Amino acid sequence: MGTKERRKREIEEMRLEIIEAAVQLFLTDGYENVSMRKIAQQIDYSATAIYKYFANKEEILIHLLKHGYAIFLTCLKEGVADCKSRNPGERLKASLYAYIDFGLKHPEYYRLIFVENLHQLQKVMTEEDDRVRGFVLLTEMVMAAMNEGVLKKHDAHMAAQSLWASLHGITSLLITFPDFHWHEKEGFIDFQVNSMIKGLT
Amino acid sequence: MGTKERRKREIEEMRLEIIEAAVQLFLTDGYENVSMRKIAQQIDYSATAIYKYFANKEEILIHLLKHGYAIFLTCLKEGVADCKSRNPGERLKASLYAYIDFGLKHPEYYRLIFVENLHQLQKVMTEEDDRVRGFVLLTEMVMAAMNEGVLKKHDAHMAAQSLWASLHGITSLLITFPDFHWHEKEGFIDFQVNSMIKGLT
DNA sequence: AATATTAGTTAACAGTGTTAACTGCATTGA
DNA sequence: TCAATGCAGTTAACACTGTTAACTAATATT
Repeated sequence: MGTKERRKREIEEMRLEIIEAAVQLFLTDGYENVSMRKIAQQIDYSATAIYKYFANKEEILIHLLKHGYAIFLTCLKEGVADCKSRNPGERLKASLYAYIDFGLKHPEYYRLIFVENLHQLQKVMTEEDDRVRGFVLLTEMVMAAMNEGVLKKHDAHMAAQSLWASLHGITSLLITFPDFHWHEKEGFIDFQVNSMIKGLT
Repeated sequence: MGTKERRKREIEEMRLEIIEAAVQLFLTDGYENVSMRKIAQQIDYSATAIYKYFANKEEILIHLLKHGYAIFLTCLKEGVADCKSRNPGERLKASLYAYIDFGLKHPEYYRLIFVENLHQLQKVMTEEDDRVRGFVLLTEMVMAAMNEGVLKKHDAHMAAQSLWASLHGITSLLITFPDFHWHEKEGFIDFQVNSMIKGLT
């Protein structure tokens, strides 16, 4: 009888309930203030009950990261999709803006994924379809732009890594140091994106 | 009689002893593994004794940051000083390389200063001579390069911020994600620095 | 010499992640 | 149907964390 199947579903439901509570707490209180006891309290269980569903706190973190990374990919793809132009240079530019926008719109997730737990990224992505991973997406756009003559022909992987570095730089600095006397934000971002493209031309 | 003076010196000595122990522990064990009790143990005092000399752990952190930032400035200035050329473009380039080198040579300090506690930077620098602050240094080199016609004339502050962003990007990514399939390091850094300069040309 | 100051101590609080031992209920096998 | 097993969820506890309060003992001031 399907009692085993049902049990499996119940476990999955409980896991979901736990990570939902974790996500909610994380978004309101910030990750460093999310404790096992607080998660448990949120769903009316004892803290140790969680350990029947997750080996430890890190496993919950991984799910948080997955959640954020999914939002990240959506933002990236939407950013490119919203770009009317068929010009691969314009489309590349759109993806660069989309990356920064994700960071500014979801600073907690950006910090969690790209600043505090970058070393976990492999673990977060392993189950994803390769074609959908952020860096692959960027590399493809760079290749297209090179083939079209919009960018000078370099090693596309290195060029994409260079772009990522510059994107990560401006995004993480704007997020983690908002009180610095930055130039007016929009103008600064435009300047950075244009410089990045020009640097590869 | 100088008993007050002596006492003052004793206090300063004790503070020094504490932050020296903190620095040592930090460099061997990493900051997140440095606790008040471990610092105290290192200098044969009880943990609570430290609170007679520092208000809390954050005050010790600030001193750690100051220590690291002094090393950072030294590296930056040495990097420029070692540059034989008088060409402001070359000298700017030397400072960019020096920034990245500092990060790679002192990853723990780079993380502590520029990743985990960037918002404290103001506090770390307030007492320093303005002319010696890292960002001012960079801005001056950018201005010189612009005046010499090596870089196109933009807003020098924004250009310097853009350079900083790109530098921070590659440095922090290399440090916090060493296992990523980066292009061969030296070549990647060269590529990034050249792209950055070209982007401002 | 009596008093006040204070460096350094221990005990304690409130919190953290996590493990061990236990309870009571639900499913299983005879 | 009844005993046996498995296991979800509990409480208690451990070894930590930063930090405060109360105390001791030695020093400095009057």
